[in-house]
Amino acid sequence: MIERIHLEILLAIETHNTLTEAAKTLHLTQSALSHAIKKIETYYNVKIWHKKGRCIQLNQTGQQLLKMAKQLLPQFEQVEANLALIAEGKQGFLRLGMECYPCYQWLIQISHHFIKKFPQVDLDIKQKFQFGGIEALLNNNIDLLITPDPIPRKELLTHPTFNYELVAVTGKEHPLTQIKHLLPHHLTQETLFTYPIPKERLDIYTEFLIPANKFPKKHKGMESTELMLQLVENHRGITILPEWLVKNYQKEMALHTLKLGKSGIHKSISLVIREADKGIPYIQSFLELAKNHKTFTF
Amino acid sequence: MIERIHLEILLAIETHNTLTEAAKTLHLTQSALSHAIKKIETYYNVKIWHKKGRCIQLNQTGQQLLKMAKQLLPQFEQVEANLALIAEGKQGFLRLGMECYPCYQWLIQISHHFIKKFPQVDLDIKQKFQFGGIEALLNNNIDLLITPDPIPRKELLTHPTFNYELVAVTGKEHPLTQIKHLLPHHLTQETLFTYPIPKERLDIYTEFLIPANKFPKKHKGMESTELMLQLVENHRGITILPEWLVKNYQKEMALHTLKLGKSGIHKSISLVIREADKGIPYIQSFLELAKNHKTFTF
DNA sequence: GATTCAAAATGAAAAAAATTAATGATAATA
DNA sequence: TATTATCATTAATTTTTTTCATTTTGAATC
Repeated sequence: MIERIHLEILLAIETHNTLTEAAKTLHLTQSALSHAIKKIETYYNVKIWHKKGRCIQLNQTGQQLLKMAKQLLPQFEQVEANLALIAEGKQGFLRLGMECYPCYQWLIQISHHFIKKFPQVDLDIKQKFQFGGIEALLNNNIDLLITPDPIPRKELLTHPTFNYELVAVTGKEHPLTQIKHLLPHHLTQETLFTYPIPKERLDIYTEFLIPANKFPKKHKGMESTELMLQLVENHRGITILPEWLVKNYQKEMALHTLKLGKSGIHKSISLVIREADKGIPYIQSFLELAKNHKTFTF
Repeated sequence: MIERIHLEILLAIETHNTLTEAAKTLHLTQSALSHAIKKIETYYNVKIWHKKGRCIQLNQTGQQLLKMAKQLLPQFEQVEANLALIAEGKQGFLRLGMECYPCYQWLIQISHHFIKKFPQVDLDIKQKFQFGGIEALLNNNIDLLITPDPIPRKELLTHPTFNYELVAVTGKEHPLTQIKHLLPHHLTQETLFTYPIPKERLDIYTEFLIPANKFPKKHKGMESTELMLQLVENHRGITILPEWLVKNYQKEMALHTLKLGKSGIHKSISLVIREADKGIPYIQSFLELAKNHKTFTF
């Protein structure tokens, strides 16, 4: 079986032309190299080199092998360099799973810092999971899940990161600005804008509308927070967003917020990782960044 | 140091998920694999996998290594497949060196047969050598030299392949057609066409003109045999070529041949290889083909 | 929560491979 | 022709790898 060392030997022969010299650079002895290649020669029943005067000269076969060596060995070196980087926690990949649509901006900001701190780490953000984020985490499809619904499991670590309140958003001149707080029946004549996710994963349905069995006149899903808020500003409907997110837009847009019910709907976002990954420095670092990045301005 | 076996182990783990199964396919024991990877883990101070229930699961690092394994291992297999082919003499490369301009057509015909017989062999024809064909052969720049001037050396094997006579060629109506054989002084009023090689390597000079100290009125070098003979046919000059080569053109062209001197200039072409290569089947086969291809029609 | 089961990890012993050191052979060099 | 530099081969030694036997682990089942 051809091993890495055989290729190393051929490469060293190319530059030094003698076994003795080649052996020195490989920190082996002349005899060792002679044995190693002899083994290959007898195993495959080929000749690889021959003595030419005081030197070793590769024959055709040797040269073909050399060509392969030049192709393969740098790849080995890269693998090892990678391992060294991993060992100091510098390199790897971090696949973030998002189950919190409105957190996107917040995540982007954290990522910005993270990328700067770990330029060698491949960052990826995934938003669709076949069987939910927790499963994706357990199946190694993602490495870190950002979710409002962490399900405790012993092979997972959950880090509650911040609390926020979901509020209803209307335009400044909207009739609903007159009420103290929103009740389900207020929505029956309204158009509701949300992110495009199933109702059973929208808190406004699960915790507000469905219990009261009241529903909006119309419901429209859309991806863009900006567009959603522009429509709201122009009284084309209302939406439900984290309070901190709306605050950011209120500086420039005519938006009004309303508590959902008398005491409001309070949520919390958790970051979940696998227990097994808790020692990875850049994952620790990401958690740290997230914990400290509670200013939601952008 | 990462070795091939470590990558093999990771690949086997991917498909079998258990060490025990993976060990079977690698013809090793579960313990051996466990030890091998442990060694890498301690050497590089990384974790590669962890137990998950009854199975092994690769972590991020393991997956990165696996990715590399998938890239590297097929290349090893290719190297080995190559060696196997080489062992049965099927694959390799054959770099032909040509020091015999007029033999080109003959060579092309042999090559044609050779390529069919050894589709796996890379054939290349080289015609320029920094220090002559023999040196090129000794320096491993070519593998087989076709030359009229073989220099015997103990690390080389010379195969005389065929003899031929060099003749002067004139047009059918040329005044020189009247003479019995050409003498050096006949050329002093003629234009001589030859292949574009230095005079010291042209037999017409070294064996005919220089000894007599007579020279043609004009000497012009050109690559194309066809063009040369067309010019000769139209009495624009004369040329010197192997008799067998002229015969091929005489069917269609009005050409006349003359002996060079009373007894003619007789040459022989040899194929030279390195002693070390004499066992390579496709080289033997090339020599065989050349020996049997003495019909110079084309 | 104890028990069972299958598989991984571990450690010591055995086997295999690599290394060393010494010797012989060959070719270049003086 | 003697000398030097180099590779090949051999046998003894050391190191590494593999195996065997045992323990530990983690999940599944009772």
